[in-house]
Formats: sequence, structure tokens, C-alpha cells
Amino acid sequence: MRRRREREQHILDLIRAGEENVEELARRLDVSLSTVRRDLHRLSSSGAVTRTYGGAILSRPAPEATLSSREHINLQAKQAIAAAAARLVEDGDSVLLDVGSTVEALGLRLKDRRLSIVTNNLALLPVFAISDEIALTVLGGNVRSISMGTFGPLAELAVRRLTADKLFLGADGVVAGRGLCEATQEQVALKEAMVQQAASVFLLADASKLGSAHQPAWLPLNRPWTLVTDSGATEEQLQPFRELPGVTVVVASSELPARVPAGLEDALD
Amino acid sequence: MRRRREREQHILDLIRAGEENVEELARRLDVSLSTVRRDLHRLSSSGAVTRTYGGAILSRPAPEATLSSREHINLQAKQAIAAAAARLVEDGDSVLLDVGSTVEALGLRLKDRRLSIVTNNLALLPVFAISDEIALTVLGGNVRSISMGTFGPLAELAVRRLTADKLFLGADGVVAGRGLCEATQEQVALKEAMVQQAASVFLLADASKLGSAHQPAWLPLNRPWTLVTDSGATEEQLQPFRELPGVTVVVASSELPARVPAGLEDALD
DNA sequence: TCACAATTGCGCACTCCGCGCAAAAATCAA
DNA sequence: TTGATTTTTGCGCGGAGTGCGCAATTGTGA
Repeated sequence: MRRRREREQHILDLIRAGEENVEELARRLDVSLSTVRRDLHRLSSSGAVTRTYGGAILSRPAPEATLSSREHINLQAKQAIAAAAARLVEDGDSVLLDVGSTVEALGLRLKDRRLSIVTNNLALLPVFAISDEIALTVLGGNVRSISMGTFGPLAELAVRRLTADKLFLGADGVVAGRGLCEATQEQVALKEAMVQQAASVFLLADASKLGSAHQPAWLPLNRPWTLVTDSGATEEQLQPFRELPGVTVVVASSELPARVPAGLEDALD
Repeated sequence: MRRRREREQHILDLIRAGEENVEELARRLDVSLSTVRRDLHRLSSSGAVTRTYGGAILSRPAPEATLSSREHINLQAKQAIAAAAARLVEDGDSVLLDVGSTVEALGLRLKDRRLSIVTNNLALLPVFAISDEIALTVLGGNVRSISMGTFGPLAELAVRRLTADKLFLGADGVVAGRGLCEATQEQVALKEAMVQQAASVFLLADASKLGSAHQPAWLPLNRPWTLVTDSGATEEQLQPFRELPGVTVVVASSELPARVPAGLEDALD
């Protein structure tokens, strides 16, 4: 019976067109309340809608969920790195942001600053788009939904038309003397183009990435750059980087997670 | 009694940290169910949360709202146009999508198809990114948060490297013989580049746009194209377009909201 | 300390939800 | 076409969640 499928699609449309209550939906579709409830139950268990008391609304889009699952790995370390990196950015800077959850954490901390931002990180677009203090440019290209970023020839073409004061890179792994590694050559090619266009290069990598060489595509960093990592890194991990000429190492202390500063509570009203 | 304010903040935090039900909230805060319900009622009427059956979730952030407010203008007409336009797309097509709420409505209907999609419409990215049947390319450029799209030299540069079978354009106004108009030259310049790269051009415009010339930047359409509009258009509005050589007029009937074309239901799985 | 206002907890009537069951409709096979 | 099977639908019921009135409690200011 394909009527049910049609009806569920119809229900979705009606909900999209302004939140409707169960009674209204039943009247519009000329079916019983039970049927609407059953359909809504199906739609809500498939994640398309969220039930409310007496109705339903559209669920927020899925990307949130997939993002947040990755976000939660080494959350504290990433936040500490992001906080340290945010302190390296000055108002008025033009900043180039790569993909990766650590860079995303940095992006969230930059959203209220006055900056010129260029990125291929699609997850950050809604964050910056709200601000009118930020001049936002997005690199085009093919969208890889896993990493929520753009890559490929179009992205490289675009980045070569730009320059930036500061580049913040993510990586799957980083090894002193060999550079950083990623899963595909495509990702590396774009990072390489980015590196060429930036005055300063910062690599954000938590302790688990240091010395990790589990990916096949490599980008050597034959220029001065700064490694920003967290206090979970051992001295054995850090030493090789400290010895490299041109490399600066910044260790972010991951003491306390985000606490609202005293005296700010009133501003929340 | 400032305890209530504190408690409401606490409730918000708890909801933020994963959807909680009323019973759970009451237990955590060590207050009665009534109190939690009263607080939730306040929070929901102030728009901070949305009540669900037995609990509450965070309301979606404001940007959605501003989008949907635009979305709701002539909703039925836009949906009818989108439905008609969706029937013009065949599986396997490479499709170029412009910005605009009508084009967004079309995008939502294409999300489960097998297509190659190129767009500067940032609002559609989360829609397509979920699908693995869609090869998605985004045009880069400067982000205009009002229209949630990318524009400027980078976008034009990127689009000139691509071609598409079908282009679906939005517009602020369209006048027979003069073409379409937009608020800025930047928007028009990108549309012009798009038109040059597409084999077929479709302009999606509801009746309120036909004959409307309230914007200063114009793009003449000196090539065959198709106007897709809704049944709200009068014959006086349509006649000038019908008389133009090379222009096809499609009037979408806005009788019933959104019906999936027969034979497509299986593709929705 | 006392009066007043705000807040809280509880009971109650009401609404909404999910489930079981039987009728109706659609699908399939012969 | 006919009949058996599966799916869907509508209805009634018990249970869960909600909002409201009322009384008790707690905080506030004179």
C-alpha cells in the first residue's frame, strides 16, 4: 500500500510548512488521529521529525549529530588547543581555516571576533554566517561529506587566488621531519596550496596525533611553522619537534573546561 | 527570588547536554514536577526550548527562523513550482542550482535522486551532503549571509570550469524582453556565468516576480530558456513571455501540495 | 517582627499517547 | 475473477503527561 508513503511525505511537507498539530494533520489528510500518530511515530523514529505535545516539528538536520560524535573524541584536549590557538589570532587578521574537529573548535571561538576568514570547512559556515563582523569566503570544490569540507581542483584554484596572515591546519597525524599525513592525496594537495598562501602556519594536533603515521598521503613542511598541541603530549613526543629548526611548539594547558566568567550571568537574561 | 532564574539556566544546560525528560529534570534539580513544568512553560514561551511529550529540546537557532520567514512567502506557489521543476530533472543529470527560496524548495525535492549537483546555495549543502547518491560541488567565493550563498570573482572563476545539463535560476524580478533583475551586479555577474555554462536554463519565479522590475541590476537572457511559474500568474503576465521566441512557459498548478510523481516512491527508501 | 508578594507542591480534571483488536483495503496467486 | 494472505486503518481503553486552582511555604521590605 503505497498510500502510506505518500501520506508520510505529505505530512512532512505540512510540517515543513509550519508546525501542525496532530488534529490538524488528521483533518487535512482525512484520516484518523491514530493513523497520524502512527505515521508520526515512524517519522520520528526514523529521525525525520521530533514529536511535541500534540504535534511534531522537523528534527534538526543530521550533520549536527555526525559532527558531534567526532567532536567528542579528546574533547578536552581539542578545546584547550582551540583556546590557545584563538589567543594567537588578532582582530583584523585574515585567517585561513582547514577542516577537522580541532579547527572547528577554534572556529567556534572566533565567531564573535572581527576577522576575514577563508575556509573549506563547511561545518563552520553557519557559525560565521551569522556574524557581520566577519568577512567570510568559502573555498569551492567537491564536497566530501565525511569531513564536511570542500576539496579538489576547484578548491586549489580558489586558494591560489588568496593569501592569509594565519593558516590553521588540522591533520590525521604529524611526524617531526616528515610533515603531516592524511588519508588522501586530494586532501594533502589542498593543504599544500594553503601553506603556500599563508604568512604563518599553525598545525593544531592533539597528543594522539603526534608521531602518528597511519595515513598514506604526506605533506612535508619545509618552512617555519608552529605546532599547537595539548598537555597530554609527553616530552618524548615533543622533543623531536623542538629540535627542528623553524618549528615553534605551543603546549595548551587543558585544565578547566569552559566556565562562564563571574559577573556575566546577568548578560544571559 | 532569584533561585528561579538560576534554575532555568540550569535546566537549559541540562537540556543542552542531551535531551532530558521532565521527571529526570525534577529529580536532578530536586524540585517537583509542577515546578519543572512551569519553568519549561516559561522557557518555551520565550522561545528558548520546545516542549516535547514528557520533556523538552532546544529550539532551533534563529538563522533558520529568518530563512523560514522568507520561505513562507508564497509557500504554496513556491512548492508547486519546485514540484514542476523537479519533474524536469532526470536521474543522472548534472544540475546547477542558484540561490533563492524557490530553488531551495527544488533542492529539497532532489535530495534523494541520483544527480551531480553544483551550487552556490549554502542552505542546501546540509540537505545534499547526507546523500551518497549525489556528487556535490560547491562554488566558492564571498559568503553573503542574507541570501546564504557565495558570490564574487571566486565563484565566477569556479563556475567557468564547469558545465551543467540544467541550470535552475532564481530572481528578484523578471520582465519579458529585459531579462531578470537582482539587487546587485555581483549576483547578476554570477548568474551570467552560470547561464553560459548550462545546456538548458530554467527560471523559477512565482507570479509576484513576473513583470516586477524593482531591482537595478539586470541580466538579459539572449538564449532559449524556460520560465517555470505558478497558476497564480494572470494571462496578462504570461502573454509577453509566450510571445518571446525561444522562451517556454511552464505553469505549475498549485492545487495539492507536494505530490511525489508516480514511480518515484521506491527511490525514497 | 509583621504584612505582603512570589514561589512551590499537591490534587484533580483533562488531553494526548500507545497498544490491542476487529474491520476494511490492498496485494498476490491461481 | 475469486479467494487467501498481508497490510493498513479506525476505535476503545488504560496509562502517562499536562495545566490549573488552592493552600502552604519561603523570601522581601517596612
